[in-house]
Amino acid sequence: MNLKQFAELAGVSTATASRALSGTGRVSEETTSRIVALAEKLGYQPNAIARNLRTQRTMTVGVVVPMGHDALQHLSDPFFNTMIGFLADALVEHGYDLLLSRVLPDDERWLDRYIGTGRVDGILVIGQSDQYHVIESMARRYRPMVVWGGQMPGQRHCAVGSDNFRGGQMAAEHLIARGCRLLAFAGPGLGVEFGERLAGVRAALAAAGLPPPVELPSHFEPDAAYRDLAKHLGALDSMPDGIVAGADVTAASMLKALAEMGCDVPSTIKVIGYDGLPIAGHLVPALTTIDQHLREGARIMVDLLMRRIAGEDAPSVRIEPRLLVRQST
Amino acid sequence: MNLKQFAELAGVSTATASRALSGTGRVSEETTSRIVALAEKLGYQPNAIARNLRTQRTMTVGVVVPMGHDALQHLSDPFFNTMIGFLADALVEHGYDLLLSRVLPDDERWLDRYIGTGRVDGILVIGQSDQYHVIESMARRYRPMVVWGGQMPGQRHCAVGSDNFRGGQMAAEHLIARGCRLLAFAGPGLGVEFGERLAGVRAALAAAGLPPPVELPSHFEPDAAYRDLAKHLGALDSMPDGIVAGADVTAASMLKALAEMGCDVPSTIKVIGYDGLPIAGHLVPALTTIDQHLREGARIMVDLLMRRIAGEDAPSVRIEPRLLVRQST
DNA sequence: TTGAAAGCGGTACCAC
DNA sequence: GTGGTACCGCTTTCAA
Repeated sequence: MNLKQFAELAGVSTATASRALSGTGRVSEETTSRIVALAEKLGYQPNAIARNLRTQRTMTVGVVVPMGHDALQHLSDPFFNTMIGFLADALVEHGYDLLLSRVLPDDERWLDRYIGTGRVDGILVIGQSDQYHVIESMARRYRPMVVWGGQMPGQRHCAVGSDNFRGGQMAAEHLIARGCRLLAFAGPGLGVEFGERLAGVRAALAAAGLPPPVELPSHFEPDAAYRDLAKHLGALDSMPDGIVAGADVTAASMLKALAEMGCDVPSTIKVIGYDGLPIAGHLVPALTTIDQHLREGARIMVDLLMRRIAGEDAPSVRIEPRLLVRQST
Repeated sequence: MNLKQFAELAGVSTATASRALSGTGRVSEETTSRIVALAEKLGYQPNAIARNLRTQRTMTVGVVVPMGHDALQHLSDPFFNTMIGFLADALVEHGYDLLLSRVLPDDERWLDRYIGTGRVDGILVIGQSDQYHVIESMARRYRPMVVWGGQMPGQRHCAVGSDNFRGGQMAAEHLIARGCRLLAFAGPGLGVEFGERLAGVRAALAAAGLPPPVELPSHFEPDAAYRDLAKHLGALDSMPDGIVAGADVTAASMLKALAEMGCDVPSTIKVIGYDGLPIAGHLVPALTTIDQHLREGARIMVDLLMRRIAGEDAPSVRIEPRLLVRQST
């Protein structure tokens, strides 16, 4: 049933029916309640697509995860999962739905292609990956976009994320304070964020007069990551006594690899993660980590996006990372 | 820019432009390539909303998670997360987008309200929760719907899920074979699935001539679950030597509670989970679990839904659960 | 092969 | 307060 038919049954014009149902405009109390009751009874609901077309609003926000084809990250990666869940929770509170798309950044225009079709009122991008420049150039033309990621000097796009350098620094400082003298950094090579974290680790070690960190490259894909780490660990000349993982997921693989090698955590070797995923507290030993406050971060992203959709000019927000000490250090 | 303006620039009618861009209908080679090239150059893309309205298709699938208000499950729950990720991966391969909504089943009509607005071509429901009858009655009128969950005798709606009774049975049998004599079942009280799993555990124990399982009620919310479990465990007269958790998430909380009580897993007490979340392999000790093959399940759900959207009548599929032995037993 | 025009199902302006 | 009607931007029949 469409509005025309419904209005006919109600004995009013489509205009009146529309106004009564959407609650906008001047319709008498009685007419309104009569029409609403009838709609309820008949199970009539206005078609959202038609409304979207007319109003030019979709009440939907796109969440896109740019996946560099090197990094085989699935949407099922725990970090994305968690983030998407938090974003959904926050968007729902604002009455928005979440359109989830995996986008393959095969050329420079993927973001244009995504936005151009007008299915969403705004977008949230999770992770800059290796698409920093694409996002940056999009930000020039497209306002309602908020990105989870770092802020570089002179950056144009609105980003929410922790101070990755500071976080890396905190992680290393904590391990040093716990008595570690030789650190390793385990993480995927790609991505601005990870580079910053590593730089923070370097800085802390230098400040303490200690040697630079051993780098253990790692995959995103859990099983591969685990194998990589085990292999690289085994090949080291001297075993580090502390490991900073670039992400909680990496730390989890690390814990597994260490357990199989018979290295006790934290007595023999200490491990600290990065992200603050809820699941990290469930690992045994519970993972010490740098908490990025993802739930709050998601809420902030959504708030900023709402303001940008409304036409305001919301600025980037930097989240202060926090050391969350648990049992793995 | 809209189609009319674009067509004007291209020097053709809107009809021709539309046909050339959508690849449907008869347009000469040259015209087509000329128009496509121009669109590329100008960055013109047809508006998806308008297309959806006209074609009555959205190329979007809704994923809804009915949340009984008793169970405070967030979309950020690891099980949902994981499932949503897998579904997204599968949908993307079919060219569909995923519209994520948290639905509060406050009355009997939530499903009608969701579907009635016509924003999606079909829906995937994750978990029957306590909404079995609502889903069942919807299935009578609405075909393109596939549900993750169990299959009861005489069930109308198309469901994909593991044989929960069999799974519970397998879990218990495994613990018994490992020498356990007093089992506990930890899980949220609600939900058909969990009841079935518990029944399976009961059956296995009875068949082995062992006493029925102690029941440890638990929350969905991780921290609360952990506290609950610790409390209930402490209050038991005699400690069980094996625990079947109704979900991997519950098992994770369990492992944590046990670690803090100083109970070694698996030597003192053995723990088996249910779901087969990828993250479960990262717990230490790595969690033995009943694998529901979620990734494959998601793929099957999507395949069935595609067939239903196409008008076919796809049947329910039961997934054979599999025992995945790791270190916690 | 191409173009003119009628919708898809609403919303919102304008007149009464 | 209510009704008539022009649009939102595209697809698709029908005619040329």
